[in-house]
Amino acid sequence: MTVRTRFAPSPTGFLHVGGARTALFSWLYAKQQGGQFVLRVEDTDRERSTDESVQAILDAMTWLGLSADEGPIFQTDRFDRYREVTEQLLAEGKAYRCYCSREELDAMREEQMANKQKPRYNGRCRELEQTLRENHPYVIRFRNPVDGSVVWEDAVYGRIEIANSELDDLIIARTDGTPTYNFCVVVDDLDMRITHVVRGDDHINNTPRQINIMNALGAELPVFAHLPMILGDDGKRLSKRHGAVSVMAYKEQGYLPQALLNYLVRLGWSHGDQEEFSLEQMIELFSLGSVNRGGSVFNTEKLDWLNGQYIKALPAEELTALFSEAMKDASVHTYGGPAVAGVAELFRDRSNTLVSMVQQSMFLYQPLAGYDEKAAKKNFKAAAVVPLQAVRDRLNAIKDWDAAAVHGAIEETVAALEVGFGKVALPLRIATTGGTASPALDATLAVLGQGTTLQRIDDAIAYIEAQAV
RNA sequence: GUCCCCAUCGUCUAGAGGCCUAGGACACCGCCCUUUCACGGCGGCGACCGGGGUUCGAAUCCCCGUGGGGACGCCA
Repeated sequence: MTVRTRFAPSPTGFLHVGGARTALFSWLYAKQQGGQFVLRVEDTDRERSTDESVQAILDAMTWLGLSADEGPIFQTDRFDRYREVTEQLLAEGKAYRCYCSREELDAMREEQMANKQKPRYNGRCRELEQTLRENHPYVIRFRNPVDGSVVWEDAVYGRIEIANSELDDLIIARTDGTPTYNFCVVVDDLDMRITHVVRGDDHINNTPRQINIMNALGAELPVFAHLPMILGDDGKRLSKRHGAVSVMAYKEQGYLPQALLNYLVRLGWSHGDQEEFSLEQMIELFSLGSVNRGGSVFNTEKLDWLNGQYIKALPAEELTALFSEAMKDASVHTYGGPAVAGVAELFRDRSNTLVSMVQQSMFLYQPLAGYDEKAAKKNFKAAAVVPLQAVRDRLNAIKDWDAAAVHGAIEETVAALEVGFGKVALPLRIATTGGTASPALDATLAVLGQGTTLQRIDDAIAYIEAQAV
């Protein structure tokens, strides 16, 4: 039997890292087993579902490269099918109409809470005559078994048993006739021949209900694999209203999809001490059985490090393309300026994200945004004019402008002035880059270009002289 | 409150009874490399939630606490 897994987000917002990890594990398992991965959009809540969310989720999946073999399938397109199954259940007496009002239900719940009981539907309409009542709104409830318990062997948690006495007769169709989540999931997973239900462990408590419905339908059960949650810094579950960040925000912040995926796969899963996994390795080595059972806290610092590793290893052309795009996103114009390929190489080992790469190299394409205050105060004194002027003259004399020539000019200046390297290099660095931190000066000036270099030295000298007045 | 689940360095994790004086990674600190800042290399700091069992032997198995998370919707 071919393995079929699915990812079933509800389009009520963006895709966040928690959802992305669930999708990844589900996708990984399908790929590894040579199976199929289905994308299903759970949009039965028409109040909260939006087209924008659908698109946002699709975009994020595409960016991550988690392509679906089937779908997206929309539940709202399947209402006829759900109705058909509800009718069948009703006809077989496995479901019944319930006329209790929301108010009655709310009151019941409140009373149970007050008595420190688990709020459950009391089954008041369970034995009612099923003849239709005119002008009486009703919902349809699933007749849940009263005795015994539901047991399943979870692929990550192992054996889980929940007593039927903990469950109640859940609503499968609302007053307006639309089907509800726990019911749609069952019909869909069955119809779509899903063999492995991989999802967050917040669904563990839904599983016995779903198993009961599957049993009522006489269906064969899929394997259930529940994944531990991803937690925020406070140890609480990540959610849209609680610290969860959109997957696409990571793209905007300059992370690479493969780095994010790599980070995510190590959250709750591991293969010995290995930290870095190519997509191929993930597919080959992944296993549901070695997934952890405890939640894990998302740690951006480690993601940063991993992303840096991926940037270092990126093929030159890819780095250049990504860097150009990031520059464009930041509205930094690169035409007419230093060749982006060379600049990208200059900064690749010093950047953990593409955005940081842009920020560090922007000065090559735009006028200096001023000098680093501390650096200027300490080094732009009258005494710096002589070495600046001296090195300017030698730089000016260079015919073939490259790193070696620049290096030679600085060395000669240092020798001629009989001073330490820093006496020349430091003011020069501040004059040309605006601060004290930059890649090697010779390489930096080589890409900056002779004209701009000389101009910036002149500006610095003028700045120093203006300060002296 | 009831039910379900979980528990190793700050964080992600290795560990499936002796290989553990508990390993790796991120972060942090120090040294080296270096014209600056990074990168890189080397080293350091740092954990088995508590208590009972089982066993010759327990981070690993069992029980009880404690702590944390999740679920209890005409949301998904």
